[in-house]
Amino acid sequence: MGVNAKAAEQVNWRDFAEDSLSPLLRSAVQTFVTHGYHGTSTRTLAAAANISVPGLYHHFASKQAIIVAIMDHAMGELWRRSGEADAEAGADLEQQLQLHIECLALFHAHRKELAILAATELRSLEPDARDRHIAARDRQEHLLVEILRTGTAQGVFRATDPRQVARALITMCTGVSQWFDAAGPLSASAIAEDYALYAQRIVRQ
Amino acid sequence: MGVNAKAAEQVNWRDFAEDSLSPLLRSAVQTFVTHGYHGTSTRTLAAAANISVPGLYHHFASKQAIIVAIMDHAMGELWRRSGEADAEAGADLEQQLQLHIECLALFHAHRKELAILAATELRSLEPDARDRHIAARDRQEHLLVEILRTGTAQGVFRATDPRQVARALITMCTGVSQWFDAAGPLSASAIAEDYALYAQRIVRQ
Amino acid sequence: MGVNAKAAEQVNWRDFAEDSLSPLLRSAVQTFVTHGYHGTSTRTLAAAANISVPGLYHHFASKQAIIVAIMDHAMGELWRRSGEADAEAGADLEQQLQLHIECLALFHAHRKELAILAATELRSLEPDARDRHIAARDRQEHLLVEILRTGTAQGVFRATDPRQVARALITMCTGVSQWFDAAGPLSASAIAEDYALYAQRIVRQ
Amino acid sequence: MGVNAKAAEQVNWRDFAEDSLSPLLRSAVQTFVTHGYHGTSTRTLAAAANISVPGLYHHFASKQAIIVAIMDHAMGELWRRSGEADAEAGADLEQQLQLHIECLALFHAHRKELAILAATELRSLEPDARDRHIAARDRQEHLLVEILRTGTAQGVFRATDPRQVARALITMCTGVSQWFDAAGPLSASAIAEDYALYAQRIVRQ
DNA sequence: TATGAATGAGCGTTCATTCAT
DNA sequence: TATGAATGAACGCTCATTCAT
Repeated sequence: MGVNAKAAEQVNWRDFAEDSLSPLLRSAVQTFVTHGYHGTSTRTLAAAANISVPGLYHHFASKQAIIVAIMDHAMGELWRRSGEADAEAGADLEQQLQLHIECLALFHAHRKELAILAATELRSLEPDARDRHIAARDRQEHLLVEILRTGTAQGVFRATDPRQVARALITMCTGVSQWFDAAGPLSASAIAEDYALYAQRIVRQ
Repeated sequence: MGVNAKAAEQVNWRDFAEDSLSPLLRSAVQTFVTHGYHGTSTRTLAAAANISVPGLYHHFASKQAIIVAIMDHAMGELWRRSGEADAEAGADLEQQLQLHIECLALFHAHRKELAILAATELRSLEPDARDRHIAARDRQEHLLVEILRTGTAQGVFRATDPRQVARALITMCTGVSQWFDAAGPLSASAIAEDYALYAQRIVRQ
Repeated sequence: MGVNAKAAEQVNWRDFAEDSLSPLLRSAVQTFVTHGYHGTSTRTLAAAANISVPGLYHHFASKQAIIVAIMDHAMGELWRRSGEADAEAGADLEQQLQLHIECLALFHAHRKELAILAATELRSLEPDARDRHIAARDRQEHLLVEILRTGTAQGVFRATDPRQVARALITMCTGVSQWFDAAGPLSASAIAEDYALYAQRIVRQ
Repeated sequence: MGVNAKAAEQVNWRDFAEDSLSPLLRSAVQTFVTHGYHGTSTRTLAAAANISVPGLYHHFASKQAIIVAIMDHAMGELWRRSGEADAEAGADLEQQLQLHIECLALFHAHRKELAILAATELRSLEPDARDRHIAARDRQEHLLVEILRTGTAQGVFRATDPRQVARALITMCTGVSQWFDAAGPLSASAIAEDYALYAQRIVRQ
């Protein structure tokens, strides 16, 4: 089971209580999702957070620092959760795939705004942060690639090109954030189970 | 068989010669993909097109009109191609699914920039154009939903929730535009065949 | 002989020990000289003084009050010193000129930063303080004008237009603060003697 | 005699018709003199020039570029004029000193605003431009130093430390810009002659 | 006493757009 | 047709200043 530095964050990867973002960042997420980074002014951010513009700058050095904080939070949370899912799965590769896909789908349903930003605003990051996030994204992708590669090597899966299959599965999961509606008929966990099933169908021998 | 308004555009849905965008729009696509609509200034657009800023306004009424022209072009091309693919498939539902998925994957590989814009800049459209494009996107989605629904009704497929499955397949395909590399080892047509296979595995009885 | 309010400040006009400015004002002088009044923010002032911005406002009512305190200090010190120099000179007009010029030159060498501010930041003072300092500057100028006028009346000097000659001599002396280098080869007192000599050459019959 | 590239500028160093600054720069000079570089906003500059703020940026890349253009103009004009004065003086060192001082005094009377900016806003220049102007100022100073050095070597003058004497004379002349009043009783040329006389008295054997 | 947190106003600059030429 | 010159509005950010703690 995953153990975090902060006990407060030591939650199971399936639990999605209110996230730990500060109110300011939470409102910034909504605004950035709606209008995009470049389409959002610091005045808009300040108004959304119910503070003044200089108040914004009291907490963050720049508009860029705000999006970076959000992206860091998003990538960090997904990394932590998928790590815990993989730990729970143990050595069983089918279980690993099952839980990893579930984890991805759950995250993109429950944290749809964060996920949308992580996907669309990479280009709005300045070079350093962008490089860092591309590396984090690749690291994240690598988790699934390794499951598929190992499973195929062991004859459990049939992924001739594990990287390609991983990308198909990952983008299928990230797509959830584009259409998931918390008020809709499909629960996040139902979606997650279905998606894990799709994945099994695609790769199981 | 597909019949287009302009004979010049009457090409098979698998053929992706240079697209028919004007040089101005072509350079605008690159710029918008790189920096986003709000991150791109008219000066940047003009410079990328090697014309002056007022020159831009000679061809388009506004910056908004440029992105709208691009989005219209993108949706129009996908609609036309998928119509031709469906026509080619005839009444065979497995074939319809096969060609539809191939068509989506091919388009998102060969027209990755257009597809990225269509996916990320919906929010940058002004209400009228946005509504129009959401409708077009839904119409496009409906094509696949109907294939799945009919196929399931006929016992060919096992899509309990055709809409959900359609979304999974569609976002898997749109994801191609995020990572496809024309210079990479995977050809667009190979990807398209693989993706069609994944789709069959997911829904075939 | 000059008598000051504070016995501690009752020093000879030739002695330039560390000036009596508070550390806060001393650091403010450096900052204002380097960037100018309007080019210096209260944050910069606070940082230079190693205190917080509200700490600044504990000692001074406003940024303006800081520059005013500095300017008052500068004009006050020059006025006091030149008064003492004139007192030391006694009735001898050649001696009065000699010591007055020496005093001006010494001050602009030893207090170059204060002198620079007094010269350049008059325009940054708000009307009241500005008027007061213009009056002080005129009063200061008048001291030399009177020496020259009296000397010329008595046939010791040849200053047809005492005011013009005074200005030439004064700006020559204030110029010292622009290039004097305490670490350079010329001592302040050597410069002062030379400048007194130049003055004598210009006006002595 | 000095020959300039542009015939329009080929004027005698004693002639001070309206200077060749554009209206925009001319109004900027006034504003900068009154409030200083950092005390002047681009809105103030635009209002003074009767144009809009973006209009300002149509002609100059930045506020800094405006002050640089002014400073370049000032140093260039003084350099040209003093070069022509030196040329007119020929080989006679007394005449060289006479005309050089007259030139300095005339410039600082007729171009008092330009001269004030050149003296007070060096610190407002960004490093490159500042370095360039310090070099230009030193080059300008060197002209007088050389006259004094040569004259002293030839026994015409008695400047033991030519650099120090040059600085005394130069700051005396630059001081003119601080108090000269075109509407006052003293004409620029009268002042120039007086100042040349003072210089002769200081250095003539 | 000292300061973290806050703000209305303003900063230098750029935006999308227009129009006379 | 194409563009140099222009502008009202808005941009990201900082200003001098205040105040609860």
